[in-house]
Amino acid sequence: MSSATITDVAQRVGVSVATVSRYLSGFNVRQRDEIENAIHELNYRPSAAARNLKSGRTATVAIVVPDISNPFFAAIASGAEAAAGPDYMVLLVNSGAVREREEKILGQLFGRVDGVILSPLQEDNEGPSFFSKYGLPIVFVDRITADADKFDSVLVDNVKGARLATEHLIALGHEKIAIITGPLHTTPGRLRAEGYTSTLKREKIALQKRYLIESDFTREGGYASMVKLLEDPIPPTAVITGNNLMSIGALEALKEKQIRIPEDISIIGFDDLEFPTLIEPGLTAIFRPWHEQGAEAMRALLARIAAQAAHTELSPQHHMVDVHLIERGSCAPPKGLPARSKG
Amino acid sequence: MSSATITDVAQRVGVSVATVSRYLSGFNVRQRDEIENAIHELNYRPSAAARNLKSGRTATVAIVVPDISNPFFAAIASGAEAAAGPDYMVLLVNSGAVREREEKILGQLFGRVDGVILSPLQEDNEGPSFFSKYGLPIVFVDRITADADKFDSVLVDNVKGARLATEHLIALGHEKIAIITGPLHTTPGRLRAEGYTSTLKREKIALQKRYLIESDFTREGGYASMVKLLEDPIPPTAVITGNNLMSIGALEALKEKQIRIPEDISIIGFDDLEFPTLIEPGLTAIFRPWHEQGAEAMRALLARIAAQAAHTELSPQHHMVDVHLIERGSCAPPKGLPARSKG
DNA sequence: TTGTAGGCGTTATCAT
DNA sequence: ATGATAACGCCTACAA
Repeated sequence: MSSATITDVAQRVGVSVATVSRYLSGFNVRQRDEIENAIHELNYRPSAAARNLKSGRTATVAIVVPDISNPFFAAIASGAEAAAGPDYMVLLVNSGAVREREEKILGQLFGRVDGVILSPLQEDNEGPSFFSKYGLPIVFVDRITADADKFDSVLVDNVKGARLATEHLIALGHEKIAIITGPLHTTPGRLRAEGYTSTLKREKIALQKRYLIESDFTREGGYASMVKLLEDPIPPTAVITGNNLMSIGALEALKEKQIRIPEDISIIGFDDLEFPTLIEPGLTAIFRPWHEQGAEAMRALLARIAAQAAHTELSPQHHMVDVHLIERGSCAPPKGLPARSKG
Repeated sequence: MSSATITDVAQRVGVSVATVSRYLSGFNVRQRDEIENAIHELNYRPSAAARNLKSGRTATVAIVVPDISNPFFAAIASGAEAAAGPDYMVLLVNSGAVREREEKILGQLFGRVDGVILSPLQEDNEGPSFFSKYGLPIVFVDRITADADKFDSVLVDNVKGARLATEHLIALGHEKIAIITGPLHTTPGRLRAEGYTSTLKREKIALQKRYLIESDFTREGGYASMVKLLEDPIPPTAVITGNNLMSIGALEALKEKQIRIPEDISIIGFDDLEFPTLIEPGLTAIFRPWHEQGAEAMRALLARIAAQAAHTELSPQHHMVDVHLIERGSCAPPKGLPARSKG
């Protein structure tokens, strides 16, 4: 039987439910042993739903991400979990990068969690303040919405990362530099593109629109984008890939076309790969601490929850993790790709 | 304000809570527009906790896995989610491969979910039937406990997979075959080792105990185990790695020691890598459909939940997904590794 | 169609 | 230290 209640336990022992409840809360009770036995024999488990309802607290937080299969988000979750400590259960929920699912999930989470860490799908939500509807503490991680200033956030320095990558390639002598970035309505997609374009501008290199490819953060998108770049009449001599999955897709495309790295083309990834030493040559990449970014988000969320519980005003906190460039073997001075024959 | 209740809405409109409740359930109500407005203005969200408590149903299922950073479990989750359909919210919870956390999580989940898909940490739980305590529907995926026959399960044919790998190496002429397997108290760790030993026995190859290494399914474990094998006075000419992460660790060790694959050593992985084409040579591997295995688990769970709701007896269902060998470039006939000088 | 009221399982506030 | 009892927010007969 699954449904023994606190009442059943109380009756079996011959005490009131209050006493059992006290025992459960760690108070000292005379018949503690009998109660313990009864709980064991009846397989009694406190109903979390009832507890939530009564106490208002859930001892649970959720992390809502667009793609759980992306190792980046898995690492974010992992870091957040490590920072949550034993008092909180951490739930991971996948929105599948579907806008309406994300909204539905947030609604369903309401009342079952004390707070949410969220990587929202888009920056421009309908209405000025979509997320304000949810009265629960929210911390944005990696991505923000239009009303981001009203919420805590833990971002990465996207502009700097893209700048470092672009500068590195320029320093090597590249001018035909392309970027495969994520959707421009997402924070990392937009800001990484911005870091790229602003650096080109500062270095007096004309921006070629066809070198700025808006893709979708997926491996397939990275593959297709790289193929497209290679089919250009004047293909780039260097490419920046806008996230880990697109780096992999792009590398797969290059391998398939038997284009040598870095002899034929240089490539640099935003976000390091998980197993960087296994591929040859190693991918030069913009590194940031995934795990730590998740941990920071959790700390921010717990602070926010504590503030709310104490009815304390706490202005939105905006954190940013730093990036740096890791040089491996995927970049070299340009030699130019042989002009491609059509088809 | 976060805490508008159904009562607030009812009062504002001037109807009873029952009417609002009916509106929420989709019934036709006279003042539907007014109610809708009030809900919007008050930012009212139904409390999931209260609903759960009342109805007993949660429209939620959880997947509890030992390591969310392992792409295999991410894929299981992804597949399960795809099979869950829009009516269920799917929660992912990470036990972090810590026994007591797993138990705590299961306890906390009780009353907040309609069922659980679980990859338990160990086969031998204390007491004959540890999980029977939890009255909620459980489906085991990839791993089982001692009382597995009482529960639904979706496993992979571990023995066959290990046999295929071992046979493949034997057919190439290898006799000094090692295996790096997972903990023997886990299902895949134990059964993959069994498939290996039984095949050796059938093929009349003496089992060398030092060639059977019990590791821990982690990248670090795979690395250390491979290092250990290489330090053996008579190192194996072929190695089977017991999961994806250990394959990566083992490959990293080989790369670091500059041992050539397959010239110096053959290697074959249980479970394919995610990006098999990027590493050179490609890893010959035992393939199984991760995503489909997760989907199958979800279907089993939903069936179990439905049966419970209908008070129908449903004997435990045991499913098994098939495996096959994918040949790439990491295996060749043995030439023997040069005898290693100590240190 | 609508309102009233009881109860889901707990916790917390009273007395005792 | 213990017991009765009133919420928590919602749903659902039962009546009207």
